[in-house]
Amino acid sequence: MARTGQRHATLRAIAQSAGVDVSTVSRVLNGSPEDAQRAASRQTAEEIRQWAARLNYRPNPHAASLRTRRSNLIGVLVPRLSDLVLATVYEGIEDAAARHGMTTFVMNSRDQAAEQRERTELALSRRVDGLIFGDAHIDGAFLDDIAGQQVPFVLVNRRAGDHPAVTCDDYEGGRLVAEHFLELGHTRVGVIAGEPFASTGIDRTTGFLDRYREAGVDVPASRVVHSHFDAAGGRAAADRLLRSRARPTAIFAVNDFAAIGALGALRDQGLRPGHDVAIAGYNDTPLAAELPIPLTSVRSPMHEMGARALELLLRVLAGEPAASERLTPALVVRASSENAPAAT
Amino acid sequence: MARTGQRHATLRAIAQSAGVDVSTVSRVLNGSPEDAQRAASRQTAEEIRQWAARLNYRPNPHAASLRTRRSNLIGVLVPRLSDLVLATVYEGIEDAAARHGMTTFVMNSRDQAAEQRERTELALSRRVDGLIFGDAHIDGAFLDDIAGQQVPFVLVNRRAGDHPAVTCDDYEGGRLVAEHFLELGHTRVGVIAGEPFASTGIDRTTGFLDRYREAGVDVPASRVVHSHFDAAGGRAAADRLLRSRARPTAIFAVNDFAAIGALGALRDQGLRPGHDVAIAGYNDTPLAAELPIPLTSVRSPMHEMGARALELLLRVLAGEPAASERLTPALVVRASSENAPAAT
DNA sequence: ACGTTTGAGCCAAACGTTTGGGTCACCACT
DNA sequence: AGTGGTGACCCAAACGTTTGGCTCAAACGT
Repeated sequence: MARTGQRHATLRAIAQSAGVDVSTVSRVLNGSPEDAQRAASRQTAEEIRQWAARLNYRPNPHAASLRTRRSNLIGVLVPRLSDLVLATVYEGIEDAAARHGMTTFVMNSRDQAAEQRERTELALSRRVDGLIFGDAHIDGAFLDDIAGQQVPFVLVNRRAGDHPAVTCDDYEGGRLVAEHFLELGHTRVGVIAGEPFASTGIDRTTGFLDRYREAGVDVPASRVVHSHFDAAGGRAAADRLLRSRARPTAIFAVNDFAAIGALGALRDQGLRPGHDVAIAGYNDTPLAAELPIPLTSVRSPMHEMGARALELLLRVLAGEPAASERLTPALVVRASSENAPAAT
Repeated sequence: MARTGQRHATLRAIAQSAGVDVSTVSRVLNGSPEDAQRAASRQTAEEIRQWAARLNYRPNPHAASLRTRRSNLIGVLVPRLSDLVLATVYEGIEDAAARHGMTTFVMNSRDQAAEQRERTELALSRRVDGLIFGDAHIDGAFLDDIAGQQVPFVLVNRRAGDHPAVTCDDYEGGRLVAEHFLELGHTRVGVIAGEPFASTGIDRTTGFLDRYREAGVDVPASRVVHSHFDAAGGRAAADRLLRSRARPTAIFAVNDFAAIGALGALRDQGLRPGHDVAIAGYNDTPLAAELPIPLTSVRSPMHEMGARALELLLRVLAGEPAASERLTPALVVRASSENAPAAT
């Protein structure tokens, strides 16, 4: 607090005040506990610490990074930060990072290969220690490339190839929704499947379809439509589903915002969500519970996913074995699917 | 791209290859154009640049920061990144920062004084050049403190005291909604006013109330209720408004998410938004247009606000005069307010 | 009594830039 | 022929840390 307004105190300043060498101060203040112990007596150490406090010493991270070749900086790439899902994941990353004394910075890639490359390059030139990608494309060509360059990174939210990743068990999440719809007796169902390059949409869809297949119902490809992960995309996709001859009695949107768009589309056609057509989303956004018609959704631990991803990256950086993690989703049933009639 | 996989190329490496001094290389590669010109002949400069490209040189920002005492780092504080409004503002900041070769990093303060202090302290210890606060509290005690310490900063989205700020003209935005409601004939109106410490909520509310007062209508204090800036908060506030004896025929929520919560509350009471009660929100979130009942809202230029804030900060850092900016809002009328009956 | 250990520090060389001076040859004037 | 300018460089000192090696006295073991 009592920043003198002028410059920052340096190790040298402290060393001079305490009458010891700067290396001693360094070890006491910034070194490992045992480093500190062998560098100075209990007494001198205490004295040094007092001077540090008095002068409000803050280590200069640039100097340290220069010397150690470690920046304690982590770059994070997401499709868009204004997507609540990724924003929440990032909050998890950032919280965990702060706990570990790391700094992170985020950039939007808009899910476009060119921007991914460019932003990654930028992060690298900022000398990040590692990267977290929240925007992995399933083909993973780009990631293979980076991996080849020995840049440490992990994936979050979406998986790709077998790069280390922390995801929600999206396949299982999809199954949960199918299970729910099956219990309600729906057999004519549709899927708003999200972007074709995102493992989240793919896995949720696959899980859903697999479960239906196991129940003896083959969902025709025409009832699986791709979309953007937002309300406008969901609305457009729902429009297509609802326009088909035999319209589905239940729709699984692999994303809450898409589901909200679908709710709008339903209403446009005079259909009552949860009554004429069941709707389920994914992620259990805070909004889901508060909507005029509360939305059935699959809760995914977004914040935790972020935190775990950061910790996974830390392990990668430490050279420890780092295995992918898949967190467990949970179905939350609400009005948007509850009162729908048993399907014909 | 062709990172050799090993270390990074340094100025020294280039200097050696090109057979010149590192200072010359520095001036050519990282110096100002005129610096470069007087440092080397057209020819040598070209040669240096070629070597730089060949060795894939990337300046080490830590070394540069250490030397220049400028980090090109900007710290950004927001209440929560998972609030779409702030996320979008931050996108604007980040875009502008990238354009100017700056790096930014965000932190959540959860709108709490203790966290603001702590995060700011953290940013300072990261040696940021300046700060952008998106979480200013109207009282501004904390900010005065920081200003006293000569830390360069600007505010965004919310104003406080007369610290330089880039905001939306919230007062005007509030008036726009009042105007709209007045035209529709509403005289019994309510306000979901947001957090009492946020200038956004305050100014929007004041503008609204002032315009009503000018029209001869005094909105009683009981019809102005505070709330959090999210759906749950909006729902709670709307519940209170709707429970009153003479319930309002129109409600202005100073935030879209609060408005969505209000829509839910309406529905719970069997009221039709836009029919029995008009609702308007603020920010014109992408979601607003896609809701089952599209939401009337005031569009505020969130992205631009962020970008301008960053540029304002740049001016502050350059020691240039930096005046606050107030961007213009625009009303977007949709179904949530359109079909409401002229009030009694 | 003499070699060995240990505790408590000090020394100095990095890390990769930036930047305020040089230096030195060459040309242009007068 | 001497002076001044200029173009094209080079030198070296910083910026604040970290870290592998020293040193040197006191304590210890036998």
